[in-house]
Amino acid sequence: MSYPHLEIEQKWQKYWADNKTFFVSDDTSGERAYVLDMFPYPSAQGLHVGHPEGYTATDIYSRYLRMNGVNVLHPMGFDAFGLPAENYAIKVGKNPKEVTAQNIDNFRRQIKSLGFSYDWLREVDTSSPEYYKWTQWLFLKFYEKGLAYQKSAPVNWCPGCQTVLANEQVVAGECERCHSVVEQKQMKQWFFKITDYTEKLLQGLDGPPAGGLDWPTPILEMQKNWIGKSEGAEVDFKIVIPAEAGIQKQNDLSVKVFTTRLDTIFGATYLVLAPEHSLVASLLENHELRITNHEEVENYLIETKKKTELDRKIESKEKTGVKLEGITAINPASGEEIPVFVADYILMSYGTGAIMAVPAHDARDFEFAKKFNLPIKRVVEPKFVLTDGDAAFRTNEEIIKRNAVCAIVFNPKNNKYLCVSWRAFQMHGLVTGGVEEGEDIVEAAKREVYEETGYKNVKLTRDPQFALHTFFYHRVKKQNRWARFQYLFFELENEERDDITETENNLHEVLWLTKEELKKFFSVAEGEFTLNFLNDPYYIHTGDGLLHNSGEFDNLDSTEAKVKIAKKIGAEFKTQYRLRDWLISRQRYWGAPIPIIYCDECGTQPVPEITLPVVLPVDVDFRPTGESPLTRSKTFHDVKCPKCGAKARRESDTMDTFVDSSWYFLRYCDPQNSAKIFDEGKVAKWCPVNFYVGGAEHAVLHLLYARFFTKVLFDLGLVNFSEPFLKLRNQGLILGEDGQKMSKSRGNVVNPDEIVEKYGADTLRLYEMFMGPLEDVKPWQSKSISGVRRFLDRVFVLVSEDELITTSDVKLGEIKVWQAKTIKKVTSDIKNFHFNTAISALMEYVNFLYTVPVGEERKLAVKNLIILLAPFAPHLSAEVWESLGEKNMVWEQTWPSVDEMVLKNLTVVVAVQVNGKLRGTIEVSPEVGEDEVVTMAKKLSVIEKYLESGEIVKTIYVAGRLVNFVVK
RNA sequence: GGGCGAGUGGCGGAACUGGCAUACGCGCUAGCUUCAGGUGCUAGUGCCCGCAAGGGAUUGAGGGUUCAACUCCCUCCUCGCCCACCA
Repeated sequence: MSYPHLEIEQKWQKYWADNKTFFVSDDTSGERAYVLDMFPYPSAQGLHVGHPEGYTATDIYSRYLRMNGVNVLHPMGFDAFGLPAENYAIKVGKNPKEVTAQNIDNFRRQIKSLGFSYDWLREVDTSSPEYYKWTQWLFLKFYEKGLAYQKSAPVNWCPGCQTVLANEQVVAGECERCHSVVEQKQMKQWFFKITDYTEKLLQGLDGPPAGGLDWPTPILEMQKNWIGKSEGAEVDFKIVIPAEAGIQKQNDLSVKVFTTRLDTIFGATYLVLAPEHSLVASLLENHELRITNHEEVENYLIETKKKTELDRKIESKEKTGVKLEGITAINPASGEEIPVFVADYILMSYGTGAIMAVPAHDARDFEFAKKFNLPIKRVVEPKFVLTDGDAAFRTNEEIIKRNAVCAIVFNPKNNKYLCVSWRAFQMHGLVTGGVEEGEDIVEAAKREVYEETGYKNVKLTRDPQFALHTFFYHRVKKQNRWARFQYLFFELENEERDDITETENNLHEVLWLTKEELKKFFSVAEGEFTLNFLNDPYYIHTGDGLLHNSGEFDNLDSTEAKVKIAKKIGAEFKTQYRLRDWLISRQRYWGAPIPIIYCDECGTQPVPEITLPVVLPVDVDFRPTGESPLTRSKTFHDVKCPKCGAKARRESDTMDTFVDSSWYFLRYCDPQNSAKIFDEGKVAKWCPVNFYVGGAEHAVLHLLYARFFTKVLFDLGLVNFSEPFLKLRNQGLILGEDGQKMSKSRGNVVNPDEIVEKYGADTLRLYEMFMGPLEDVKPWQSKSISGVRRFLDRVFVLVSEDELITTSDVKLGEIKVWQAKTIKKVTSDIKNFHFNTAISALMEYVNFLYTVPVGEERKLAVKNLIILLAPFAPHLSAEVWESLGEKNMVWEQTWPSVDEMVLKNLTVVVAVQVNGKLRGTIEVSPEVGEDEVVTMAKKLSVIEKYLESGEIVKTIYVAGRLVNFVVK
């Protein structure tokens, strides 16, 4: 039996449209909720099966809320401006406006065919003048506030197409169209000053426990990383020209560097400037100071300039750079004269565009130093404080400081390392020992090796200049110790060995172990460092620690040292952010024109508000030629200055489409308003958005920009909240049947229209929800769809009772239990967005109802089922509900509540385990106490068997769950 | 390179806060229905031993904590996503 889905679905979609069933009034009283989907970009390809995944989730939720008496704002619209429409229009030789209108019509048709309960009266289209008028209005507000400004910035320039490219259009450094090598070109661009809001944007990102946003943790993390706050200091390094260059020593030249590790400054052995750093250019120009290898430097600058960002990424493994010969810098902490380099691993856009390089404590600097053979000076040494056990450091006792050695003795004959295992304590490590007064450390190490292990001939192979500090209680000497262990590498020359003294022998055992064995052997925390050294002989420590080789700051903790060093050398603490201002200019046609006019007399003038919108002209040749297409429209371009009336020209760039989508959710509250961007009262009623669902690809850009806009609007007094989306959930990607991303070229794209045609909208909705958890990435499985469809058919049959279904068992008594259980499960699952398990609960309910004889009781249970199913499969539910002769519609029903009494008196099945293994079950009513349950459990024949062969050591009882006998 | 997440039957997945692993669905097997089946119904179905009753091993691998681990801790492997020279 297969129900006529096409007929039913069309019937109800028409009903909902004709009766404006889901249109929501602003004036209704009672509880409100705003449930929002990320509006789609109406592409020419039409709806993708990924779209309905999120839409179905919010639709189920919205319908559920309405059945609970909540007024729900659930709108839909189109993010219609953008490059793809423009490119597609160029390809098919039509105007983007025409193409977009077609695409929107197609999208709207497809979305409507799925029966979502949107309030279509509130639809917005960001490319309509009625909408972008207010996008432009917002630009003017930003401009007034100083939040929109112009500056010169590099853009991706394609010399072949003579146009600016978006980052996505640059593939491996080439233009995706004509494959010319993309260049960086400076152009004057408009920016939004999002950096004024960095700290405000950082607020709320700690998640709900910290009173922040209820968003997926990864998204919050990504936003935090994107903003990239790091606290550090700015330090001036003086530049000196050596006296022998025959020129006067200059004292006024200096370079400001930013560092988060001021504690490592004594290890700064060179300075690096970004290629774009102003000092590089001025040094090259200034013939007085002319650096001796200027040609080499100039060549390097030319080379780097050619590189696009992508090249830099690819080449990030191999560092390049060039030394500025003829000048040096002075390390303000150590007073040392250090060389200066130009290298493109330093970005002009971050910090000051210059760094002090500390190769001993930074991986990138280390790599560079190795390549250019620069000195590596270790100045921070790791610190360990033992806190557990007998050897725990005693904070209130006197501290005895000792110099010590740690000998890594390698036997090349068998690739093993010399170790000692202490007999009295659980301590396993390398040969270590104290350095006596006046003793050389190499001698000390050799002496310890001899004393502890008897080996006579070891030779020093390397001194890594590395040490670590351990704070512990010396159990043999009964002293509170601070030991500084210096690491030395030795090799065993031969196995000649004396017997060790009995005292030593009683203390520890001597072992030879492989690197693999060492991993398990080390008992001490420092073992980790030893292993690091064995894996990487040049191991550098990038963490905090105690200072060394740092003059008066030696032995200070990193944190303390930063403060003291800053004070001494006059460094200024500073916070840096990765976040940069938002470049909104696009040298493209299909976007909202920037409402600015340039006058030779009056300069940059905002378009007067009353003349908005600045309409996008239709009669434009929008094909890319090298300048913004709008400059070619005389009627658009040539304009009078709003201030002096003289001949002026319009800004011809358009805005980034992310500007349009940064405020659309506000417009839904008052979409028809032609006098204002929106009525503040209406927005206050509905906003902020309670639930927002969309793809994780918008984690940073859209969601960050929308938050930024909201905060600006808050400051402008237009909204009374500062976060737009209180709760956010991402839908996971739906992959093709082959487990790969759906794409036309792979031929694994599923067209929703075909599924709706063949199985119906309800089946598609239900299948997409049943596939798995909403947020998971999951592959499409055509075969599984039929299972969902079969379920709906079974519901249809159940209601129609056409096919009489009974079994021998009469299960009337169980109906109420099933009903209560199902209501409970489905309700909590919808609340938690666990739609897949809600559907499986409904399936179980239907399977159960099939075993119940036809009659009044069953009829009531079926009605209950239909109500629960209504948010998931609205068409079928509406149809069968009507067929039952009900007066009101199914979506008007009140969501059922759980009869807790029924569940309370249920008997429970208690698992009976022996030694944690399930051996049987007993069924008891909930009020039966522990003693009785245990007695019953013991009487089970399966259990008796086990109890006879042993003695019960312990009995674990978990009420309503299990009994576990621990038997010996 | 850094950050985040995930590994459970032939497949998609379920398991609340540490308490009966594999719900629900697909697929598969058998039977019935049907002129017929790429329909419907009924029963069975993770693996190994066993006719069965029953027993054993099992949630990527190895170890640990616990009466009890898919769940917590450590080490490793694999896959996915995001960021990527951010000083």
